[in-house]
Amino acid sequence: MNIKDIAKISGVGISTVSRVLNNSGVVSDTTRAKVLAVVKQYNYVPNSNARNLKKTQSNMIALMVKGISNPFFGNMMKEVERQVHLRGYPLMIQHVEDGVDEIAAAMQLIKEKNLCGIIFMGGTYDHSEEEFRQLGVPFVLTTITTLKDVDPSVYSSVSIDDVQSAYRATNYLISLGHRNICFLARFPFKENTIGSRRLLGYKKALEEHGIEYDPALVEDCEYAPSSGFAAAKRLMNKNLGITAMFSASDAIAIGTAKAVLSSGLSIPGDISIVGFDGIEMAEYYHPSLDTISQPGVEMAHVSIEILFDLIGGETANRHVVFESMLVKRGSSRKIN
Amino acid sequence: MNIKDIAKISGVGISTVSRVLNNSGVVSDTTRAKVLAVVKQYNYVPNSNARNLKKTQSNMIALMVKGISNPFFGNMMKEVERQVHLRGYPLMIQHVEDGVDEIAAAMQLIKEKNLCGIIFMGGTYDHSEEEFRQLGVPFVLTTITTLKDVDPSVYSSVSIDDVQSAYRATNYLISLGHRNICFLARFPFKENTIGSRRLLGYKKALEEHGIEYDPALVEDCEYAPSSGFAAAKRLMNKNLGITAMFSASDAIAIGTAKAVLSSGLSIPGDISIVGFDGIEMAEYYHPSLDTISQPGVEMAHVSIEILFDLIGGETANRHVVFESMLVKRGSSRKIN
DNA sequence: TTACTTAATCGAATCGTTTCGATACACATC
DNA sequence: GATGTGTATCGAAACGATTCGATTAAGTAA
Repeated sequence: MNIKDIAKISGVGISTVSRVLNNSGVVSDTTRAKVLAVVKQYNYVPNSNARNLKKTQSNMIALMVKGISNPFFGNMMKEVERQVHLRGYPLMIQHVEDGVDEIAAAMQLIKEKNLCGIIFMGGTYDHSEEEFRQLGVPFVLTTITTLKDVDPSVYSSVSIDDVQSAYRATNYLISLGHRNICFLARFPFKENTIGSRRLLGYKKALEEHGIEYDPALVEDCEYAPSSGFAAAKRLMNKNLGITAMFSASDAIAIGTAKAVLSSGLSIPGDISIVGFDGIEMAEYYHPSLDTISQPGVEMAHVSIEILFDLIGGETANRHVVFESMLVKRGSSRKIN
Repeated sequence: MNIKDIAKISGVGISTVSRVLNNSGVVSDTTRAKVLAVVKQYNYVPNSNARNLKKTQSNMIALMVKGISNPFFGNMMKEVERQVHLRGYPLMIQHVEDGVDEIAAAMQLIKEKNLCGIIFMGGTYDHSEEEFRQLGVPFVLTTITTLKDVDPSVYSSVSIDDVQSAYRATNYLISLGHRNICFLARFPFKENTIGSRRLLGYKKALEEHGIEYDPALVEDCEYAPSSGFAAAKRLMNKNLGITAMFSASDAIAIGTAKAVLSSGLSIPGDISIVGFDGIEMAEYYHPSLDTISQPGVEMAHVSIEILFDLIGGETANRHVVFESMLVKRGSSRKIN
């Protein structure tokens, strides 16, 4: 079943069928109805390969996501999917494996499939301005604030202020009297990661309060409970007198909480816990975990709005920074 | 940059370039090297729209997933992605929104994009044999055991035995002396859901031990902590003397655990908790939650193997049923 | 009547591949 | 020299859509 068959059966020309299907050009109401009836009867769906080939640009949007099993991204992905489909565009979710360069992967996809837009979710970006320029299609970076040595006019972004957010969390713990606060995050070799940016905020808060930064209090760990658990155990074994643990994700924080509780210590009696993200699982942990909450769904929503503005011809890139929120649920307490 | 340009620059014919790129037909070593050099120099990537159009079949695999934010599926998705890319095929992850018919959505995609294979993950399937037949491309259903009124030779599946697994969990609780065991799962209107199948196992265990089935002990709830929390609260307010809660997912179980603990009751002192899936977050809950663990990654792996066998020409559909495992971590206890 | 406008429709050309039948050349065989 | 057999290559014809210039019919103005 192709457009030719539909044209023949409906008794009209090929281009008329095309115009009916695309709502382009003029078609009389009777002809339109006739064609649509045949389309419906035969359950005809236009071949998108042919369509995209001719148009030299498809209407496919790609979502490149690093860390697809992260529940925080899960909710964002759902919203992206919903918004894109609402606009009648197909979405391709592409998982970028750890260690794979997301920009290079995107470049390949663009050439192969004539993408019309890309959302980058998670991942690390230490690429040159030239590399971003070469993409050649509208794109939005979510969950990353600023890129080093890249002119902001070259890309759009939707994020929270990671430095400021980590600063606020650390400040909060300090204000409760904590001095020995450890920090857990993922630090790959690349520079521009959320982990490294949150570390900056952590350091800034310490510095402002005259607390010396101790690298022994910082642990590298994956964004997963098991990894957080192991890292917290390592930290506790160092006997540094830690009274608070701040993690760069709730998944890590859950692991640290387990490490504390399973050692016979109490939260927040012995150790205070603060996470990051605002996932449901942390709220329903016992005790409920304090966290820096990100408005993930709204961020996804705005990312799509920006992307479609760009696709629609808007030339100015935009940068939206959302407010994160310190959510106090009782896993931190004031100490002497 | 298209194949014509590459041909011209390399000084060979169009079809020769095509043969080099597809490793089909004979090409002399010198010509091959010449062409590949040009391809590399210009960073040429063949247009997949044109390729798929000509071949009337693409090599795209689609993963249709319902419940994309479920961390259990997250890990399975990662494995599917890994395996598909390992074989050099592109993967398209398609989130199916709640209430959308996954088979109809797949049908659309097949016509549109000439898919060469589909993995269905999650979702409910009460479709007719005819509907599955009409798909016309190889496909594998994961996480569903058997389809009502559909000949098993029509589809492939990879799953655990949901009835048996729920039976085992319920049996375990009964063996610990529990009589008032509640069950929480999602029961949409469709019949063939994992929730309804697990309910069968739950009922079977009760029956075998002469415990009367009480519908008041069964609550409908989403696969999320918040929903499990609310459902558990509702159950507790009924004052039915519940001593154990069995949930059809760990996400729900985490919600029920929170409901118990935040009421001032203890786990497993007052109420025993058993979940389902085996996600990390449940292991790192405090206390660690007992669960029926599914080998998600292996299931994903085998699904892909079956799919590629079918794509490779294998005509016989297969049904693989994995063993689930009752994991005891201490959130259940023996009562009088 | 003629000229001009407008609305509705048509089909050829095109997008960038793959593939198949044809071709060209070298070398062996008779 | 005629014929046959590989080997390496070529280009035209699809695949199924969109689009643009051409065409037809009907209506309107002069």
